[in-house]
Amino acid sequence: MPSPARVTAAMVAERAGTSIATVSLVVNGKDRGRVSAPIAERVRAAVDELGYVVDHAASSLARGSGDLVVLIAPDLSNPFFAEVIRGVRDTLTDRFQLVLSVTERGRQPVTADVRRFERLRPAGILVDAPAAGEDLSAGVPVVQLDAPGGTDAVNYDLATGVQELVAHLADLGHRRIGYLDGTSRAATFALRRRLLEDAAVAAGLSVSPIVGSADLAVDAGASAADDLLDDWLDDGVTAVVAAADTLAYGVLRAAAARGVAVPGRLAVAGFDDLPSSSVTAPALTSVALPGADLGRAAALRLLATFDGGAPEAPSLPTWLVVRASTAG
Amino acid sequence: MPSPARVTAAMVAERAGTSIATVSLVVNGKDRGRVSAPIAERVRAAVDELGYVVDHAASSLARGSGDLVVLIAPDLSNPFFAEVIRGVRDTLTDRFQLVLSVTERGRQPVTADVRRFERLRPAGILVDAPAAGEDLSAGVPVVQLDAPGGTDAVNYDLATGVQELVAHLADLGHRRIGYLDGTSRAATFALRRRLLEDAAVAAGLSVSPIVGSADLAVDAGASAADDLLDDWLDDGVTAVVAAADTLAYGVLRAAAARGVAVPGRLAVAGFDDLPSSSVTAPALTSVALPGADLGRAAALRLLATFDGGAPEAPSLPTWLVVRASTAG
DNA sequence: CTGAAAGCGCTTACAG
DNA sequence: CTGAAAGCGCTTACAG
Repeated sequence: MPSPARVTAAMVAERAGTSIATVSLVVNGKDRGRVSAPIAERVRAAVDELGYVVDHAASSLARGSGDLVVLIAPDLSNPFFAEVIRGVRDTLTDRFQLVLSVTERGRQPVTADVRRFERLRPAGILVDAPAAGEDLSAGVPVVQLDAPGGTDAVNYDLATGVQELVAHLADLGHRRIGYLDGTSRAATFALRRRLLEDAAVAAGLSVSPIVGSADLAVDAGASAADDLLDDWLDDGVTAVVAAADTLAYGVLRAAAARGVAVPGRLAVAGFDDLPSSSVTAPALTSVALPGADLGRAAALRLLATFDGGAPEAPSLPTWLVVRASTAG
Repeated sequence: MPSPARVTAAMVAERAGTSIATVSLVVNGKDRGRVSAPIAERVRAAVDELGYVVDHAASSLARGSGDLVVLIAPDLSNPFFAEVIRGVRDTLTDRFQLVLSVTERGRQPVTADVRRFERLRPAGILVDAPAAGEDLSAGVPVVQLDAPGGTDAVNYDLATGVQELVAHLADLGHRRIGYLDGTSRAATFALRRRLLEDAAVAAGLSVSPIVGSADLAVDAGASAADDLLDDWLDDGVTAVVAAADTLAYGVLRAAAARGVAVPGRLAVAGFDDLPSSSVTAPALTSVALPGADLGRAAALRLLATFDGGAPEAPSLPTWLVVRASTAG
């Protein structure tokens, strides 16, 4: 039985024997001291009986903006984003409704994505791992996530985790590191690679000039790693770091297919510490980037922006989780 | 530089020296035979210069509904949904804009979720793996995904994959199967379990009455499996089937922690065939449910509904992918 | 405390 | 071919 007709504030008003304006006041909780208790009660009763719900389009048109918060994220095939989303959702109060938008695989959010959502008149926009060098400003508050160098961004303290990783590899006696990068233009990936190179040099290690790249799908990582494995080994590489765990899974798969022992012949590590990284063969060493923390911090910052405050942008802790893929 | 002020159709009209009505016609591509070429050209130029974009709220209010398609999905920690989303996005034409909504972990979409999005006046709503027995009808077209028994649903042919799995286990000599279910009320999970039981009986196997359940997170699956492992083994179980690969990962982890050899002492299989299922230890046997196919079929059905047609609901093929966790 | 009315920015008959 | 006007369903000053 498709709904016979949208129920409007006018219908509620008629039923409650009052005006549309009063209905609006009550429904929006702005009736304190403006509407008498008995009338407010009648309105609420009518709302329940009719199943009235404020029309979003009309409301945000009249008000200038609505209660939508849009989170624009790159391709969700990286389970990392599930955590981010959870953090955002758990932090946003009931006043706001979260909707997500996902870019195509391997493409980071850009200015045009923000523009497309501005027309929805959202209360605010969250942009996760945007492409570097984009102007993401809009007519509504925008908070960036994992966007080193971005305005109004919530970031990880990647340096700490990377240093722990390099120290760990150095302790194990590794001298030369191979790197598997993401293909995307995300600033966070550029930074991960640069930090690793810096830390390696500082620790007396070297990074092989043979650097692969792939989008964050396991398959793509496997085929990129498959192409490079021999070259890496010839170049004296004994440890490969991937820009994300999903890429590292690809390296594990390629190594297994080629009979390259991990970690005996090649140590492997990633970034993210996904839940499934504890069950890979072998279990994966990874720089933990707690996604829910990132989502939570970004949502808090957006909320603060609504209230006029623009708090200090936090830097979220990261750390190394050592498992068998390096320590074996 | 926050946008100085929303640019409206009135501003475009003034610049182009025409009326608002004409701007609307041109912008919506309804100008053929209604607006002269030179004027249409002037409007388009003004649109470009001003960077005008139709206001979604105003447009959908005037028109009755907008160009949004909402996909409501359960918790994204299951990477399966990333595939579904990709299928939907790649199929929806440029006329529509996809936005996602995610329920809390372990909760399936219900009627209230649909209601909440009706007020956005979307063109249509897609609901993935809804709770059983919910009335999901709305004032706009609704298509359900992986919702056995649901109205207007696009489903998998689960029976085939399950039969292949049971035949495979029977071939290997297994006689008694343990089952790890999802906690959610999704109809698709109820069906998976029932089909497995039926197929087992038909093949002369039995299913242990000891059935665990957990939400689809790896951690939850591991702790549920950890609780049941001894009981299963005592009960003569030699193979455990989990309702989703993420749950099966949990079983693998629990077994490894307890020193239970897989598949030597216990075979393990799941549903979904996620990308990471090829890199687990051991690699996981799974009933493949191609997520992108599901998304694509659902989007096509929605598109067809817009055009008045309600095509036959397809049943999407599933199949068994055998890996080391059973065959090893 | 309450309601009539203007206005949010569009779309779409309707007249010309 | 073109534009003035009504209307979509709200919210919010503004009068009373």
